[in-house]
Amino acid sequence: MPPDARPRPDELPAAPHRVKDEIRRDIIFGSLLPGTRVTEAALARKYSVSRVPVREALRALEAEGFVESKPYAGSTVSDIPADEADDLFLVREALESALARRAARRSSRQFAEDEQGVEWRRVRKDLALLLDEGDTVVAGDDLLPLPELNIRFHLGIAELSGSASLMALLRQISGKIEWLYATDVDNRGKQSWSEHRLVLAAIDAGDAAEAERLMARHVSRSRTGYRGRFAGGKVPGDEVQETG
Amino acid sequence: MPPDARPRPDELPAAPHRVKDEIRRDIIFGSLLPGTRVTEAALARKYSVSRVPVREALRALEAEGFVESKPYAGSTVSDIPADEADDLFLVREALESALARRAARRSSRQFAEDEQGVEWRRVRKDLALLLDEGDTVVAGDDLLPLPELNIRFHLGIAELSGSASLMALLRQISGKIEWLYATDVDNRGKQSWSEHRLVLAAIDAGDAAEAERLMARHVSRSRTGYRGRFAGGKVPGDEVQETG
DNA sequence: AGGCATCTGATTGTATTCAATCCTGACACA
DNA sequence: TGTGTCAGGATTGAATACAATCAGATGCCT
Repeated sequence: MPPDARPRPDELPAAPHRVKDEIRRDIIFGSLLPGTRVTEAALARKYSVSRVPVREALRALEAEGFVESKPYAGSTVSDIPADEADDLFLVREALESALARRAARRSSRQFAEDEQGVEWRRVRKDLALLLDEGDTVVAGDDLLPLPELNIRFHLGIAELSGSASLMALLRQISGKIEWLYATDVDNRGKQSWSEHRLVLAAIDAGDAAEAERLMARHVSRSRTGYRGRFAGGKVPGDEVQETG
Repeated sequence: MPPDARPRPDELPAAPHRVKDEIRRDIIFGSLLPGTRVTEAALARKYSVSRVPVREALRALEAEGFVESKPYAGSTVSDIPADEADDLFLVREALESALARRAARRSSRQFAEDEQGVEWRRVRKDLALLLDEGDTVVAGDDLLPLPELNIRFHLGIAELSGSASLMALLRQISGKIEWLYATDVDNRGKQSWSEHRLVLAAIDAGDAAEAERLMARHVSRSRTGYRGRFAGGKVPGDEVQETG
């Protein structure tokens, strides 16, 4: 399995990984604006490590497309791919449809006792908890944690699919999508979240075609919702300059 | 300012990038088999650098999905995503269709003299050379360099599209696709290569819809070709979605 | 003999250190 | 005043050194 998908309490041993996630989070949630030049020394101080793990994190983020680096010129935060939003959603639709279909098909075969089976059930259980957690959030007033839960749900489905390569792609795309959303609250959140249960039900039922259809619709609605909200070039990337 | 920026001999300054490309090449072309445990010291010796650039390269390759790492446990080469091949092609089809469409749309707007224009023309010229080079290869007996040229063509189209995020996705996917192909020679090569000119012509004409359609057909044919060649029966999801 | 603790070798994680390069600003000169 | 040149500091690139951790072998105890 790819890097720890679980909130394992590996406090100490996973320094460069932790730094990478922290930096990415800072980029997505606006603490580091596009175009910002990030120096290794500053990041090292910020996260209380030396420059070596910072450099490794920056290389990984470069591969993920969040920063750009040139030799001896340092790294800068990439631009928010606002004008690529629609196409990102289209790719995501194809990708997540395939993932849902695979997850359903995998679910229909019973993994009774082999090792993959216990892994599958563990992820499946986490997803159930995640859905409940999301319901609680949706019922409340503060929708802030919803985007994070949303990503975790979709990554969970990807994990159920058992496809490492496709899951790596989703991780990359969903990061970008969340980046696009980060300047705004997902006001389709409530309805969007309820659709998750439908998808998961189809997967549990082993109905591959239905799972694929529901997931495609779910993502497609997100896309049209995004277009409606940020219509006509008024995309979040345009107005990030307000604070210095 | 003088129009010619001297093509810098970036031999020396780009060490970790070079190592990364080398390792990936070794993985794709079988010198490093899936499951192989790769130690940093050995790679450092092999490429005549210290462990630091090797570690950075491994982190980037981990983000790209070619190796898997666990803290203190080292890195191993990932499995070839053979059973995910069909879905990878489907995602690639959505992705490259969007890229071709964007490239055509961008071509139709004239980039007369601004800076992006010269970049665009440079890439466009490289693509012309690339097509000729591929024709020469196709005319000969040794088709070995064709897969590499193929990837470079598709990445060139992505560059024309001007979409950094989508291009990063393509880089990741095309690596996997090439990995799948690496065990065999692409026997559809000749016909496949000729289709490239059609796509590029549509882009030059600024016909977005046609470029998208041709690219989709091109990738789709690759997909069916792959399925036919590699005993499609083993693919867990065999629903033929007949198009056109 | 079999199981378990421990020890040793190898490997990874990180910090420190030095060399190479770029960027900024000042300065001299036309 | 404008321009070209050149220091100096700042920053990245890379190597070495050392600490932390794991895996396998060894020997002891039951």
